[in-house]
Amino acid sequence: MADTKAKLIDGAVRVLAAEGLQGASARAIASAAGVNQALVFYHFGSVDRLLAEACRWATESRVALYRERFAAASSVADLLAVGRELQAAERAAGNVTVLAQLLAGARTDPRLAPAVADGLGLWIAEIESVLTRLSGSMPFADLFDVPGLARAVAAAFIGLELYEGVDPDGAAAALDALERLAVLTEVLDGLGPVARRALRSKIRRTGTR
Amino acid sequence: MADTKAKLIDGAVRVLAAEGLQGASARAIASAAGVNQALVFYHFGSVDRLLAEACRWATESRVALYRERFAAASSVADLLAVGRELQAAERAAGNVTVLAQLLAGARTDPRLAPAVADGLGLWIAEIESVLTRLSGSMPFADLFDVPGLARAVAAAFIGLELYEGVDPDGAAAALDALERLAVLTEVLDGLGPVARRALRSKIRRTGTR
DNA sequence: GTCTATACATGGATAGAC
DNA sequence: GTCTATCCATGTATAGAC
Repeated sequence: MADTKAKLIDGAVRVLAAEGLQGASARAIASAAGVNQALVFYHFGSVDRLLAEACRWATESRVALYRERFAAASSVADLLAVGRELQAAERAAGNVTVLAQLLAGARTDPRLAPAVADGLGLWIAEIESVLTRLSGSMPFADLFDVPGLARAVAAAFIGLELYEGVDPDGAAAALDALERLAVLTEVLDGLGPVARRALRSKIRRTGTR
Repeated sequence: MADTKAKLIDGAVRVLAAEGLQGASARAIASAAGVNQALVFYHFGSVDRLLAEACRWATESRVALYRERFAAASSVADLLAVGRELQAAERAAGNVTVLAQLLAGARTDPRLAPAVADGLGLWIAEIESVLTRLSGSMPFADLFDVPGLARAVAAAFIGLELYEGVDPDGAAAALDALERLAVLTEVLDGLGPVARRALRSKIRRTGTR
């Protein structure tokens, strides 16, 4: 990739993380990239399109970075631990913040929407493959609609990231609570055959609605 | 409340819902409210402060509207049903969207942050009281850190609202998946004494980490 | 490809008449 | 309290020299 284009994309990511969508002007981005403002339009045509590119790039590089960690997760607790690690790392690097900011902007900017949807899709695909693996070895797999859950997890994570911006302590408490709740899956996982049979019949009686 | 102030707050809410934070300029808001642009500054001093007021108002009126429905929920499935109903209603009225937009903006606008935190706090308090009630009648209440879970639920809901903007079908699938998962709590709730004892000892063995 | 300069629009905010 | 008019900063985007 051309040097200047890369610098601009990197600058866009950094500005989005630091100043949000509001501060992501062509001038601010070019300044962060250390290049001339006019080059934004020469290389990308508009600020929108630069932001869309930045979204794709930031997401791809970040997902790739965490792919092996996701692959190593062997329980829901592991998955939450990766999530926590990811969140801590992103507090500094802020690439999830980029996605959150663009997600909020995409609602009113149709040019941004497809790029953001793609970016989120990468995370969702990753989570989906972990959940598929995990639910395969679980006793009550029919309770888990993996594609839907993956979307719920991704959306929740974005929401938590935004929430952290206004209440860091609250966000930490939320993650703690989820981790504690995750013990439940381990419990179900390690259940003896008798209790398991009782649960299963109860599920059948309750139905899936 | 003075007529013009009310009109401006209402205009701000409508513009935020329709055009997002990006489109929420003094001129756009005043136009939506049918009043003169200069009145934004006369009554509120700045656009920021008007948005903060709008956040408080939109949240308070909306939370009040749903208070009785929350109070009527007697299971996790009920709570999710209220959430689904709320989401459908907000697709039209868009007051949760307002909160989501302002949450994204609050990251870089310190004047907005406290108002948004307060607004979210109202929802969290409501969810917290439902969860307290529900977990009281549940067999494994010690797995539920109610304040943390309430924050997680609120943040997740905001995330879903934003996600819906770029992928409505995906958001619907996510809600479906959560509803299906909620069957698990009903199952636990209606467990016989033998299975319950087995689960409880398993929890003790697994620990709360 | 990159720079300077600039046209042009939008938005925050204020002054001053009514 | 409300209006018109206006100032000034910022932002998008382009033209044209290098």
